[in-house]
Amino acid sequence: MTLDEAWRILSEHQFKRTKNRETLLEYFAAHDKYMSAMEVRNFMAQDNPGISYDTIYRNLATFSELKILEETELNGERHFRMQCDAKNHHHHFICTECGKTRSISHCPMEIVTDELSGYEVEGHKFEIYGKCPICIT
Amino acid sequence: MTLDEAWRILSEHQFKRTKNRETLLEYFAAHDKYMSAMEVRNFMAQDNPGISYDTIYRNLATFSELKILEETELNGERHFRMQCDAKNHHHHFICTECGKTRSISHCPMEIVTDELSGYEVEGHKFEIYGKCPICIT
DNA sequence: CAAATGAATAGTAACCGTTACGATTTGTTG
DNA sequence: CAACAAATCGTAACGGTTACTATTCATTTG
Repeated sequence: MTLDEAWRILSEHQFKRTKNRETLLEYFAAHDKYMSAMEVRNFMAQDNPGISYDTIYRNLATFSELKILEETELNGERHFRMQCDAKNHHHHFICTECGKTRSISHCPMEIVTDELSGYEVEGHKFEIYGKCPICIT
Repeated sequence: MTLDEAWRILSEHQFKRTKNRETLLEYFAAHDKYMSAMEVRNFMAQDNPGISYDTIYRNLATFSELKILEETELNGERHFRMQCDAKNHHHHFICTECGKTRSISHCPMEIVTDELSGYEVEGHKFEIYGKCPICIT
């Protein structure tokens, strides 16, 4: 997702254009990987040492709800990354070393749903963990 | 997994037979679903009000390492259930209402691995969330 | 363009699941 | 049954997250 798309979504929902949101979105646009809330906070604190936890977590939650960011839980911490491509449902290989991801086009749900008649499926999680080619060496 | 199997594994690894471990294992044997550490603790506190967090978490971790319990993270909390069947790799549908599970035989990794040449795959998570037939009604 | 107003943020403390640790008790082994 | 290591207790600390009030800021409107 581009910065322009993100701002379009935000303004469509009457969210204001603030310095914090600009810095946040630029940070995500420039880092193509999953990052923890704390990583984000540490970065934000560089030019704004007094930034509040409230600001970080509230904006991350907002962006996530608006599908500007993708969210997942790794080792008990929430991690976020810029939405890859809103149009296509997909899954991720996630590098446990650097956090970078690789999209997986195949979705296992197609095969599984008929195994679950009588059940109401609300969601699913399919993630692959390991080392990316760069981190192996 | 039966209680006998669990105790065999424990004694093979020189773990002692304590009252707490007996109560814990009986609880898991009697509840065929994922339960949080707190749920377990609350149950244990019924006949042993002074039971320590240390005891709960240490034993859950031990059981999990020995593959007596299966572990997953739901909504930021660790959940545990008795190991379904140690022999076969499988995945779960998990009811978000009652925690009960249904095994899914199909594993998506078979199809996906050749999409990931150059990557070192260490693990994966595939879980389906929703309502089971009983909780729908 | 200035005042009004509601959103956004700062500063800080509380919360909750989990982990840690010294002191004590318990299970097992010889 | 003595001795020793394992297990537990009681309690405090920890880390990520959430919550709250006062203040600041972005936008709207006269």
